[in-house]
Amino acid sequence: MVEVSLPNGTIHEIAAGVSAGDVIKDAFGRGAVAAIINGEPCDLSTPIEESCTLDQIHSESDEGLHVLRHSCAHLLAQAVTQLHPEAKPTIGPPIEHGFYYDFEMGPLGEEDLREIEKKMKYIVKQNLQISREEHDSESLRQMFADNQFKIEIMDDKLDDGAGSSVYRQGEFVDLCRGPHVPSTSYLRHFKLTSTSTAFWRADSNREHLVRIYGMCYATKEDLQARETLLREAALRDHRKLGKDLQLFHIDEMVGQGLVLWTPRGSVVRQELQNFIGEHLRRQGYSQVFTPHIGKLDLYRTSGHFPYYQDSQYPPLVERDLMAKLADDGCSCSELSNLMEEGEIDGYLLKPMNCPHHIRIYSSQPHSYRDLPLRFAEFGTVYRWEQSGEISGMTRVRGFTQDDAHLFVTEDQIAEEVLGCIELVQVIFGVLGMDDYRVRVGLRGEDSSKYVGQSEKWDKAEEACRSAAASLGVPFTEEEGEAAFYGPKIDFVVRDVLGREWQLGTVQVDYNLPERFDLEYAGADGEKHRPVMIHRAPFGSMERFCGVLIEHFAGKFPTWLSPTQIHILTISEKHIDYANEVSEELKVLGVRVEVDDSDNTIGKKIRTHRKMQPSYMLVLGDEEASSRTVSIRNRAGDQVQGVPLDNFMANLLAEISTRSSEQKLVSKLD
RNA sequence: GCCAACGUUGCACAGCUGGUAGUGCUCCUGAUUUGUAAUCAGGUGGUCGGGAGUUCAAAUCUCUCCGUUGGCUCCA
Repeated sequence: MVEVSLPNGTIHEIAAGVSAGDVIKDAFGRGAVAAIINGEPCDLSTPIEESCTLDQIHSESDEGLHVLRHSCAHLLAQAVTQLHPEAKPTIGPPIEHGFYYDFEMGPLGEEDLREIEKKMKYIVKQNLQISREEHDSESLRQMFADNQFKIEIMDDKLDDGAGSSVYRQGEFVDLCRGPHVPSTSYLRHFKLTSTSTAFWRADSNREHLVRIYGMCYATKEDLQARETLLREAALRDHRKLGKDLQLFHIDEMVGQGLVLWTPRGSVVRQELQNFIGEHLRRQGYSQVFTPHIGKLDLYRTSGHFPYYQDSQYPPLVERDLMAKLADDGCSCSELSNLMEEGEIDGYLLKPMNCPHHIRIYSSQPHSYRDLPLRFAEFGTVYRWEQSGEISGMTRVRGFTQDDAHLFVTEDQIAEEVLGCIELVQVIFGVLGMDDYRVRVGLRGEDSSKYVGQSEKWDKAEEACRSAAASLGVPFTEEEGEAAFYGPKIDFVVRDVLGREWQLGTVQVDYNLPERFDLEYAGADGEKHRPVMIHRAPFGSMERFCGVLIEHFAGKFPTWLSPTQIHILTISEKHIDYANEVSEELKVLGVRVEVDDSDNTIGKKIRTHRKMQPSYMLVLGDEEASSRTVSIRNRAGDQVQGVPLDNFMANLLAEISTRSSEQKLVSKLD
């Protein structure tokens, strides 16, 4: 007999050799997918030979889902190799919500995916045992002799001559550490979602593989919930809503990743800019304006040109100079070299605003009494994003940062960074974006990616760390996430699908002041070097608006609504009154639209709902005769007979407080 | 940039294995003057992403370029 102690302190006495699964079923009931013996995850089928501690991994726990999804990946690989014997499985890990598996094989279409899924379901019905086997190095290499990927994994992961485990289900065998569920019948709630390509070892120079993605859950309900969420997310996709609500347009003829803000979208952007403008005035910023291009040499000095050459639009070179170089037989690559070496100059579309702001700083002598100086500009910058990366408003080639650069003394860093962070928090608070995390980006291993001396980096990183710590919210420190000139504090927002978007950012920079030889006169009469803080609370107007559209599902708070009020007349008798109400609202700065068409009121409501105004006013005989309005909100709630003056006062209050709630229609009425 | 799929009127879609395009909504014109999610009837609108090729004939097949989507890689 051996003793098995459970987490709750009880001890089971069992005969040696009984499987962990049997003990777990006795102790915990059903629902386990794997066991933990002496702290080590293992299969339920593992026989218990000596006294130990034992715990279960339940299918609905994080670890359990991990096991389930991993086993599902194997199931996928088995189905694929049955249908496509030539396919070579490579790796297939569990991921959030599901799993993927990469194969070396020919391309797959939609029908292939459905066929594979069918095969998977068939294998589940067969209820194949999934069993673990230990093999030595030699037999492993024989087993996977025709799969160079598995061999490579062994070469990489296993010590010389060491063996490993494989998992077998039916004819399918995969090199794997496990643990796995006991049989294929445990895998019920999955769905293949998409195929794509991936590179072996994430290296674009190596084999191109076909990746199949699937999702997998412990219960039918969880799987359905995920499917519902995905459907709803598709409905609030900013690319779809941007079109439906006429917020922005991206035009083939203009160029990939170049956002055209339409009148309705521009309202949203302008309101956001006004909003932040109020806080900039409060915090003592100065507005500046700078052009969209600058000399190459400016960006050689800053480091942007050498460090990010591949992701910039190519430089502009003067026509005469180009002609002369062409006459001299200069090739493109020679031209590029000459530019890099600084032999010839050109202009660059600005990839960042800081160099321009720095030169404004340098245009005058400064004393410590001037600092901090805070230059703010909604500056549009251009970056040559890879074509496959460009998407809607969230990943673009031209975007406007709500940028500012603060020139401060070392003593002022902490306070000024906090001011910047406060700004981000005010914005997120007003917009109700509370699902975000704070990331402190530090420099990584590869020193060639960063400029400046390491002491300066140490100081800047410490400043960021202590500022983040003083926030009182959890934050993570991540190496390799710094800008090339300094560390940063990023605000990363999670959307409904759990995708993360970097929006607000605050960066402490000792390096650009050095590169541009910035100085100020100190109280001691000596020259000192200021420190720069870069910050953009929205990040980019394009990305922020894209995320905001999805955040609100197109139903903007009244202060942001492209059209706040749509007035619908009952019949043509009421057009005069409608126009009168419209004029009064316009005088107050309310964005209002009148529908005086001869459609029925039902039809008008249906049509206007699509544009998501904050409120619709329905005006007929009753309203016209009593100077009242009938208000209908987005939810379809309505209240009639509200005196016009009352309505206007309440509407203005809702707008000026930037309320996210629609309060003008109360059920109490 | 890489791989795959896709690209038909402002929007959403039909058009099977090749025979010069259809529907709904929008829009316009009539009729209707309407009380909270579609009144009726008529009409406009497309050289089927661009270019080239195969064919008697191409939206439909091939090539190429552009763009979109999903991933991969990247993001100051």
